[in-house]
Amino acid sequence: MPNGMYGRRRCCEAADGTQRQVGRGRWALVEPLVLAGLASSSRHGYELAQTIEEMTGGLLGVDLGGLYRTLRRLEAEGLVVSEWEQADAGPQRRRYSITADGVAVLQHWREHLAASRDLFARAVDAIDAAVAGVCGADRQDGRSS
Amino acid sequence: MPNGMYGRRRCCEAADGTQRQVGRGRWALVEPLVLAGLASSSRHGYELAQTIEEMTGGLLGVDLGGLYRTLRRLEAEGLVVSEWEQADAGPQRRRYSITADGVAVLQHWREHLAASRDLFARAVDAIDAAVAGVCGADRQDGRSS
DNA sequence: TCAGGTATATGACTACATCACATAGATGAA
DNA sequence: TTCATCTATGTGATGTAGTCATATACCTGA
Repeated sequence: MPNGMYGRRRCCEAADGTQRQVGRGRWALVEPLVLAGLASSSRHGYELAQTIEEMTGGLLGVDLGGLYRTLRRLEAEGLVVSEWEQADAGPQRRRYSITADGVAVLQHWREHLAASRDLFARAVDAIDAAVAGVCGADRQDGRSS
Repeated sequence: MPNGMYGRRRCCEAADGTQRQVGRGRWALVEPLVLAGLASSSRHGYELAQTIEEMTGGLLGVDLGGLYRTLRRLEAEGLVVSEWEQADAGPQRRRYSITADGVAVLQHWREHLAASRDLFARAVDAIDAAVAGVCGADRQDGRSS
């Protein structure tokens, strides 16, 4: 289990070892999607942004500035490696590849994201139940009973 | 549509009016769950924390400090109202109720959370597909092809 | 008396993302 | 030839949400 293995707390890891609280980096989608995009093939950043959009069915647009920052952080942590492409034409491009450590972290992220998906599903259901109760009640003054 | 109606950007509202980027408050679970908890009944903060845990099937533990801050912010925005309970015994308790504006925002949150749930589901599927490709490949050196 | 549960609250901090902006090469149109 | 646009990488300032530590105070029971 990669908890604590890569220099900082990641996704589900809380200070007391529990995994019940969220936030503080536990919602991150860009990091796991970067790793997933690089798991299928090495890519440069700009291409990776398009890959992520495709992976999410166009639901998620990635900020390029944040993406490049994430890539350099992941490289500092050893989860990806990069090299400048030698090209005779076009702007300089840095090509990123995932490492074995990156794959391990990605698989850990996968479990966390599935848990997040379930958590959001439960939240939606809870709201549906609560709003159904409100709509069934008799209220005109903008306050619940 | 409550976009921009309540003094600040909320969930899916981006600067350019698009809804494709996430983060910056767009993952929030505590705010909608607070509103959902108050939609079914007026409660005080401590009780609300337990309600939220129950609503999420124990998956989400709420930080009380953050919860009280959220409640006072929502009150400043007019989405909830509160009053001190007059009790002859026990610690002082502030009882919160949701307003009509709060219900409107909650219903907006519901759609956003459903979209987030779908987005996380897509991310999980994308990771599964990417990792399957990696595991099928022939690698020993810790780098993908 | 003292631990532990109930109840509210503030301060310092972190993670993640947004937005604006800078740089630079390539391409194609007016 | 200038100008817009796309490709490509990057920095700086800012904001939101949540974490963690800590403080106060009341109450119950051992």
